[in-house]
Amino acid sequence: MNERMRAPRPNHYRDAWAGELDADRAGREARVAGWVHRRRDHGGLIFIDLRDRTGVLQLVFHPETAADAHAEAHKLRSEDVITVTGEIRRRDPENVNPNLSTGEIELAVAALEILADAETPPFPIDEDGGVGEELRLRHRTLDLRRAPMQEAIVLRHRIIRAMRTVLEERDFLEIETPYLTRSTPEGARDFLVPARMAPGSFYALPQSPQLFKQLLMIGGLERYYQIARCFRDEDSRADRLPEFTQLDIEMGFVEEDDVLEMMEAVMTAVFATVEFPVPPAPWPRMTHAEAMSRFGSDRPDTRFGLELHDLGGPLAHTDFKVFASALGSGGVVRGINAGARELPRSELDALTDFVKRYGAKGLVWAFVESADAWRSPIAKFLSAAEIAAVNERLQASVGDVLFIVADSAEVALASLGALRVELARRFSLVPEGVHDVRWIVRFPMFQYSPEEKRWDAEHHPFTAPATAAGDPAGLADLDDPATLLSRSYDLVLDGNEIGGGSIRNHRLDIQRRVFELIGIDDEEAEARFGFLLDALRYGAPPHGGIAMGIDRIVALLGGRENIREVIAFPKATSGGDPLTGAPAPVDAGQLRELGLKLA
RNA sequence: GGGGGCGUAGCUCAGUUGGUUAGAGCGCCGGCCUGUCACGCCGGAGGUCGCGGGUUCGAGUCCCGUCGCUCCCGCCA
Repeated sequence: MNERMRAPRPNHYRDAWAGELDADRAGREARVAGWVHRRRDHGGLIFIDLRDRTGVLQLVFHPETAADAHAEAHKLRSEDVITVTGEIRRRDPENVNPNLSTGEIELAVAALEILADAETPPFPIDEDGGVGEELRLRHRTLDLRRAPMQEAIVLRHRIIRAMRTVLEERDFLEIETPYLTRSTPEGARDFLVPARMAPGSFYALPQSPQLFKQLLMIGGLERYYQIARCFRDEDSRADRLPEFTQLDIEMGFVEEDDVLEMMEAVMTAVFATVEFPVPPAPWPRMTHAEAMSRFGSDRPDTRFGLELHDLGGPLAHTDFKVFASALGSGGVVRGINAGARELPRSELDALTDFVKRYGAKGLVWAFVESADAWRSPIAKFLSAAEIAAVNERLQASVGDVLFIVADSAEVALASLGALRVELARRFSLVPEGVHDVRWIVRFPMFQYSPEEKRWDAEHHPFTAPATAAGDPAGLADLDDPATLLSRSYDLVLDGNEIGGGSIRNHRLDIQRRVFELIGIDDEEAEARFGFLLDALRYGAPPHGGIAMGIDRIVALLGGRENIREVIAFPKATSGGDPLTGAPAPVDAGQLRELGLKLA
């Protein structure tokens, strides 16, 4: 059930783990403790499956040889806590249970002590799955006893241990940073904590330790890591909760290659520890531009085809007004070839609804009937030459179904990018057992915000800029923000972002210029990040780092659908905690001390 | 903030076109049972159909509202 573990030191209640006993111990005494997993009361013989963290062991109560224990055992019910002493016996061959790691033996109980009675649990502990999540969270102690949860928690432990081991070998220091701090602008909403000593002022819980780890580098600690809890007051998803855990890392005197090589070593150890088959490092690096253009995503799943193609060339002079107006207004027409498959109208409609979620106004579909003919609602609006040109661009054969979106580049890429993942899911296009790890590098540095009429940092404003050619940018290069890239990188596993980071600005002049470009003037920069700017004055080494999403990594490597399955006490999607009832009102006195009153 | 799904016994679910006393499996309780391991056999208890309102002779079923959980968009790495 779990990883192999040492026999526990003998203590008052046990001298062996139930799941670790084997036939080597046959004929000897053992004392084990745990929960009543199942009971099979035959009136005469009573069998109890005893469960602890390591697994399950069958106990046998014989009425003749241990009358007192047998009489007591009649009372046992699910989840009672007991400790028993008896002899380990090899089972007769016909009684061996091959489904149990301890199936060749059993413990013949001589003495039973009931340590705690249990009420009937609200859901079965001895079965996997099938129970509503809210109920599981409300009774998390019971849920945690179930095998899948124990496996997930152990997996998490092993993954974190593997990370620590590699970082230890590489001279990293584990350093804590504050949880009560000042807002660092990662872009998300902060969780605020009212300050009793300064009514009207607030601490913020960290969205990440970003600034502190930079200060540590400037402070000469050079290699830092932390298993850091991060807080963001935003809506949850299957892979996102208001509090989550990162492996946070920062290094001094490094360039991109140094950080990536270090993380490849860490993640290689993680994958090896849990026997997750990925190609050996170094892993491919794909630019953000290529990922967006080919896959419509900054976290592309490259394990299947269905790549996006630009149809602006073949359709440059089309009369079809949907395409012509998109192209004429600076938009794009992009398409994917979904291969030879027959789709009923209902499914095509469903896929159309699907892309509309991403802002697409519609989805063009076309079944290829010949080199220059389609069966498609729009076939009559296109010339045979245009159809032939699109077919060629999409390398389409007779029978293939094509999907086309005409829209702004942003919408077309996002909707087709999501569509290809959805098609892969519906048609099981991802090969079994195949995994892909790759870096996505050189994200855009800025994105223009038309509403606010200024540039926004795409990553965070401490990321060092790069030129369009990909080289580190100098001060003069920042005069042309539109073309600037950033010295950033994400690690993507099977279409999931599992980590990301960047080389930072260690030069004060460049950092100031970046603030200026995103609309933070000197005064505001001084007020919000004066402590960082001060630090940059006194000799900051080139530095950079990365943060890995531990919850996501464990969920992916453990094959779980959402990160709540790999967190001992997670919040629900609503942000609430069904276990403790948080968030909850506080009494007026507490508020008064904080100088607050309810709105 | 928006969209989809779900909510019926302790659990997982079924419940037809609105029609008698709302069902099944598991669990639970009682009885029987000495080699079971999802033990078996017999019997039994157990329901605010999430909540509130409406339509109707009649609502688990239809309508409106609301709450909770969940998936997604926005937001967020």
